[in-house]
Amino acid sequence: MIRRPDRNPGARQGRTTYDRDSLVEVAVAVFNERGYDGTGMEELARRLGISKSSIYHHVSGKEELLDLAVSRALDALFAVLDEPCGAHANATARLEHTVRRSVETLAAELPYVTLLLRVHGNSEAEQRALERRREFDHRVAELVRQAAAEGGVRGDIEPGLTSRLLFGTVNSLIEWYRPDGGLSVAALGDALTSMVFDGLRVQRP
Amino acid sequence: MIRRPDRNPGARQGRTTYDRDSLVEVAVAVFNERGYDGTGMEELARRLGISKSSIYHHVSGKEELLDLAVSRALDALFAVLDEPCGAHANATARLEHTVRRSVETLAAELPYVTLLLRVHGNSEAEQRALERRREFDHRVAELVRQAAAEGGVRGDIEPGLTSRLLFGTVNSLIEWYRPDGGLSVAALGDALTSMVFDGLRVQRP
DNA sequence: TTGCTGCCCGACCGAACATTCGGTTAGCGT
DNA sequence: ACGCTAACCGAATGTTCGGTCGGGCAGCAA
Repeated sequence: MIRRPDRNPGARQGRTTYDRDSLVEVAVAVFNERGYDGTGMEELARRLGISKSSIYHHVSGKEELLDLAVSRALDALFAVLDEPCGAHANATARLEHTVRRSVETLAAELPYVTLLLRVHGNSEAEQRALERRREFDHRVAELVRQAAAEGGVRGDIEPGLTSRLLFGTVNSLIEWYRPDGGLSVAALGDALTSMVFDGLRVQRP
Repeated sequence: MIRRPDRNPGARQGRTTYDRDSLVEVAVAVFNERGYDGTGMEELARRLGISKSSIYHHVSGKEELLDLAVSRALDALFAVLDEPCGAHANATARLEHTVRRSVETLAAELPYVTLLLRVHGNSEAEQRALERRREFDHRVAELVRQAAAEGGVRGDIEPGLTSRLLFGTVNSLIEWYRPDGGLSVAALGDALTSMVFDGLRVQRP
């Protein structure tokens, strides 16, 4: 429940107000707890500490809340793909970089990415989100294909299958990872990257 | 739209009826498309080809449909844990067996497991399902702990983390795998097991 | 003081929700 | 031919949904 402080410099129990971002932040938390469809505007208002109608002062409706949230997640994920990572890096290094940075982004934007990955496509906003997700997947699959072609990752598993398993593992983090727990993002990235690239079996000397 | 054939052995175009199982089968398909909370009983009735009120002849309500579905998934998953797999098998072999059989079960009961993994806990039935899921996770984590202790899998990744990454990968299959596609369950199990145990990097000789 | 703007509220609306009810139909055993 | 029952239906139940409306109140500029 993040709010801006009361504008009134006089002390006493301040009145608090929301801006769009802080409102979306709370909304996303509730959506992730009860599901988007399972959350009513009344429940949302209760958790925000304001009335239902006040929500409509900040956003046009429930669907815009969803749109703002998933767009934020998608923007962050696509930014990873567009990151430069060394001028003469091969595809395999770029893939490893993408996996690690995706884990970091997922952790940094955890509630927003969580909501994104649970979208069903019941409304226009949701279908647009699904479209962008597919675009992201295609670009990752292309990267895996290149890495396999240059011999950096195994070729006996079909590249399309590899990328699905790979990002299935990354995306599954939303089901349990909490940044405020004992596990740092760096350690998580190390463990995941190490498992998918080197395997769980005891390493040969 | 699966129905039982007309009970009348006579030729004429039979009347068709649902039993609980075939009704749940259709319901689960719709729930997975639109989400449980996003699906109305009217939409459900339309897809079943019967009226809304007729649904209540077979089940007590929407929640029982969910309960029947997720219970089926959970029963199948727990059955894997209870499978005997060789009298003198070590924990590592048992873990690999569990992973592979879980993939097979997930594929065999795909719609039911999909619904299970998307449960939020908004109702009593859902909370019971979440409880049983946690129990399943605990038993898998214990297996990983044993495998690490006997030196079968790497000890430099914490066993609790390993089991989460491992079954995160398995569970993420529901997001894209379709048994009627080109990829057989056996090939999928091979690829997944190979990735998580041996890694994606090109194998050393 | 007045008027303006940003933020908020209670009361309310039509639509959609899950569920119920009284009654109808189809097909089996007799 | 008859009666029984599983399976079904249309219409209506009360409830909850997302969203609207007119107005209240605080802070600020004039």
